[in-house]
Amino acid sequence: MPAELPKAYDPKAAQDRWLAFWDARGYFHSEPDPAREPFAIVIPPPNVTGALHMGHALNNTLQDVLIRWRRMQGYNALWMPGTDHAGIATQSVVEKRVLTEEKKTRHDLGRDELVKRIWEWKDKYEARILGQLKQLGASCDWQRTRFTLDEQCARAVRETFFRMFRDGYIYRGKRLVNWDASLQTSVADDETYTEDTKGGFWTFKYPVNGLPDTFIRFSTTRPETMLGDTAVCVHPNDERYKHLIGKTVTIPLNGRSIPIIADGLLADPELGTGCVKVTPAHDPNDYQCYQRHPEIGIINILNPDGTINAEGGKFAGLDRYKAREAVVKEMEERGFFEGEEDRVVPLKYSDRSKTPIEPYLSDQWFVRTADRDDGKPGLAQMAMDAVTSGRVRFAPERYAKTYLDWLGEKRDWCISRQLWWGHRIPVWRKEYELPSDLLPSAASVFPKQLWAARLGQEDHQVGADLRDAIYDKLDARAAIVEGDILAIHHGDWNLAPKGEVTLSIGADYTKKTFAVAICYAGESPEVHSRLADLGYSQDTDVLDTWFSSALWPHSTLGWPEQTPELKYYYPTSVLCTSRDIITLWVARMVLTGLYNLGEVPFTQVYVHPKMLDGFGETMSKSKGNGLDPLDIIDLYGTDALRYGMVNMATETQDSRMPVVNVCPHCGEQVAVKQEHMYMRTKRLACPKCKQPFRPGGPWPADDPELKTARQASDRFEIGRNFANKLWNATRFLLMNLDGYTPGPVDVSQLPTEDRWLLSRLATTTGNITAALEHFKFADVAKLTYEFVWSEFCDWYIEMSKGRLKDPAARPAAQRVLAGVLDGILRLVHPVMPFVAESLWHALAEAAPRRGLPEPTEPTESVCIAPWPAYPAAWVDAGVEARFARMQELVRGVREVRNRYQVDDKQKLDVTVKASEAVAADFTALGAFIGPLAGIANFTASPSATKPKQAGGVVAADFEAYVSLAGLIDPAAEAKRLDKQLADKRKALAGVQAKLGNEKFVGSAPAEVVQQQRDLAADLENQIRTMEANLKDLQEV
RNA sequence: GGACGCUUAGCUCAGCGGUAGAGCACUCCCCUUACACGGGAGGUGUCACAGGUUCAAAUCCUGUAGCGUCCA
Repeated sequence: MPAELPKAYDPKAAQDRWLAFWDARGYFHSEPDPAREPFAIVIPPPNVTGALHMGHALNNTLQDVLIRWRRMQGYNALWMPGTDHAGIATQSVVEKRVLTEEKKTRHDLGRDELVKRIWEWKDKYEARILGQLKQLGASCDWQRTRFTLDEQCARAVRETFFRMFRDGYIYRGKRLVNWDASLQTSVADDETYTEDTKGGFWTFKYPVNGLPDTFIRFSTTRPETMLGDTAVCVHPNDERYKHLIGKTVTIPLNGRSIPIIADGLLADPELGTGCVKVTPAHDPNDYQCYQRHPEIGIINILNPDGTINAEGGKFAGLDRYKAREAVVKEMEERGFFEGEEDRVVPLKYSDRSKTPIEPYLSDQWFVRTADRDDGKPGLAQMAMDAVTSGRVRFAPERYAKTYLDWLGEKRDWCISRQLWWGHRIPVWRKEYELPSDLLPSAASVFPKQLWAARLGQEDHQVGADLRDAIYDKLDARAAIVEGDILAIHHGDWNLAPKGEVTLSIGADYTKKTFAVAICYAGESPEVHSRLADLGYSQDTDVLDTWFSSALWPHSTLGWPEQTPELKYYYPTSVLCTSRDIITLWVARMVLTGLYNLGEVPFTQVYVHPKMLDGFGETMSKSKGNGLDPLDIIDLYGTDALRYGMVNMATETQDSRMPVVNVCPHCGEQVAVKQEHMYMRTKRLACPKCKQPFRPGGPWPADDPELKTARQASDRFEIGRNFANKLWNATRFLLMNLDGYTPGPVDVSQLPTEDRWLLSRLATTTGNITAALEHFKFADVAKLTYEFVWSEFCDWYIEMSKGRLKDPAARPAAQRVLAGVLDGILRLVHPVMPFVAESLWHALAEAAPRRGLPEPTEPTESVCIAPWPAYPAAWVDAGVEARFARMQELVRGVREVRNRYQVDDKQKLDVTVKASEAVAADFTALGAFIGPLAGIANFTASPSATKPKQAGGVVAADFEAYVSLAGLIDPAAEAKRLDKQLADKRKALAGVQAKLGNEKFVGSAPAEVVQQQRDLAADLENQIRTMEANLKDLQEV
């Protein structure tokens, strides 16, 4: 006899035990095996600096459910884990630490030292987040863990950059960025915030050239940008200015003449004077206007530190705010100032330095995604075709639209970041002067500012053509310089392995220079030093983190090497993610997968909902409304967390999660109010024990004075309760397995209750499998819960209690119980692996051979047990209908008992009046009906009559009378019957109205009409019976 | 400003053409030898609003309002 299970499930003990067990057995490791079908998922790599949050818990639980399920189905399942280096987030965390701890900036440390510090940080926090994923039960192949900045990924990044550079997909260009003048770096949009700020609103006028006393008036919040104006703009239909379009004005500050242009998108005739100044280099809208009107030119007036540069003439060197005052003063002195008012303006700030952002024109690297005219495919179009052709499918389907709409804009992808932490751009550049007399001919050589040729491999001719063009067109000095470069091609560049060097030449006619850029995909230090000797220096920028994440599905499998893993697992099966990164990440993975391998990275994208707080807002660190999954694991257990996540993963809605604080002193749950968020509330008093505590939240550190509450949410109680229910159902079975013998089960020989249960098991198993196939996770949770709790526990186990006492019926009951529980544990395992594994082992000890229809030897772990599938023939609608009728009777009798508050211990006599067949069925089930409903004497026959003083149960095909001599209150019963009668009559009237409607009878499907007729007959019958019962009562 | 989604019981959510459902909370009765993280019973809804299609609309269409998210 195996040891009895404890009374309640202990999640912590199970987690510790099975994590170690699984790890030791290596179930989650996968090796390529052409004999088996692969099923692969790559993890969306979590950020190394972060801690696990609810979004991770959801995302990874769902992936684990899929992986565990497919593994059980016999697929060779690989879940590839890893983490992301998260460029700016990580660098900025480390920079902040260095600043607070050592009072040093990154410039004080230097690039190498800072990067070294970040690696140290990464090593520490990578371990933490991977550990948390393990806590979640994630069945990743941990041996294969990758990092987006590790050597394997770096190689893939350099190779991809090289190929795109070679093929002309990568170019260098200008872009307005959010410039943080204090940190002297650009920051991404999501690292800025907008705040209403007190500022000024100045109005000035520019004189129109050639028309004395004619001026154009405009207003601005940033007067210093006048130094960089290259046009003034009006609306093309604005009658006030129509006659001025095409003329020029003079900027009084520097005497520059700029055109008056018409642009309907920039100028709004209803706003202010209807005329705006255009400063393309320092305003996003103006920059767009410039792109529509490139002839106006673009002038950058700022230095990286926020001071005015040489373009500002006499204002050069002034800080931008000092320059603003000086500019206003001069305009006023010259008489072009028209007025100023105070105004509150929305101003963008850098989240990192809290200083105002300057829109700043800078050189950036881009991936061109648009269609090309040279016959090479456009990257965006390629990625779109993969989805429209169905090679990549979205679930839910509507997200394909998000993907296609975004890619359809075919915007170029800015891939450079002014950071030190990341993949450094593998390009070395040198700039040369372009002799002015050669400008016209140079323009014919470099018609599009971009020339690319691969050297050292198959494209010798292109390189030679280029060399010849340069020798022919440029003067001797330049040619010699070029000779150096072209020596790469001439063969004395032995250091560069074949296929690792490519070069481009770009000319900037305005600056009269040209630059040679060499891309080197290798990492030989000798090549690096040779480049340095020649005066070439590597680009200081790093690549956008998404550039390396985009390669994740193939870089983790070893690309560009043709590894066995790449051949076997690629394309992967499913990509699980949240909808906000469909554009940032999913689209780019498809794009690079197609470009690098000519094959999509995955065939299915599953987009899951987002977790919201109790007020319907996205959970985020900055709001402080997040919930720590580790708190949930601690309070409810990992199985409960996972069940909750799966249960919430519905197809349409995001899921709200009201959060409470758990008082650290007494455990009382204290609701979180919206005003507690953003870490505004630092102290709360427990309403129960009156002691103070700090609400839970993303606090940077512990408070030694005040205990911090942990957080909870009742949405995880259902999972905790469910795990415990399962535990106790197994516990019950183990207490009743004495004398168990394995044996085959012949369904046709089984009694009704067994056939009912097996019918339900077969149906449920099929439904769960189908739900998993369609990513309907919430359905998986609900179907499992319903079957286990309501059918297996509430009915079957209750009914088995009598049978287990009957020596004749006991063996079959034991086999069915053990066999069904075996199936349940398999079904539950993907969602709640810890409790499933615990019970699998417990059951294996008590019933080493079990299963349906034939007993089998259980696997040593439920992780590797085959996924169940039962014969379709087990599904028996007739048995289910008969069982439902019995349930109706039992519930009816219980209801009567409760209504009259009859003590549970008092057994009642029940008589059922029904047709011969129904009565016989009830009689056969009488042994169960008695205990379930607390009945002493039970009879069923067509001729049964209602005793005096009886409670009635009226159903469609039977009536039951519960003898209540001395217990009944006729008046109360009559009142109740009156109400029920009214309901039934109302329902009948509705049905009769339908049936009386010719159009309904004529147009509705025959079966629907028949159904309504049956319903009417039932209702009439029930009403007759109730009327009789009512009359009966009144006679008493 | 565009796109997508949501609005159903006090709360969190299913249902998506044929008499309104679950869990929690609530009320009543039970510590019945699997489980009080439990058992039994019960009440609870102009299915956001306004039109339309249909024999029939929570469910389909149009519009309105509020909320959320993404992209500008």
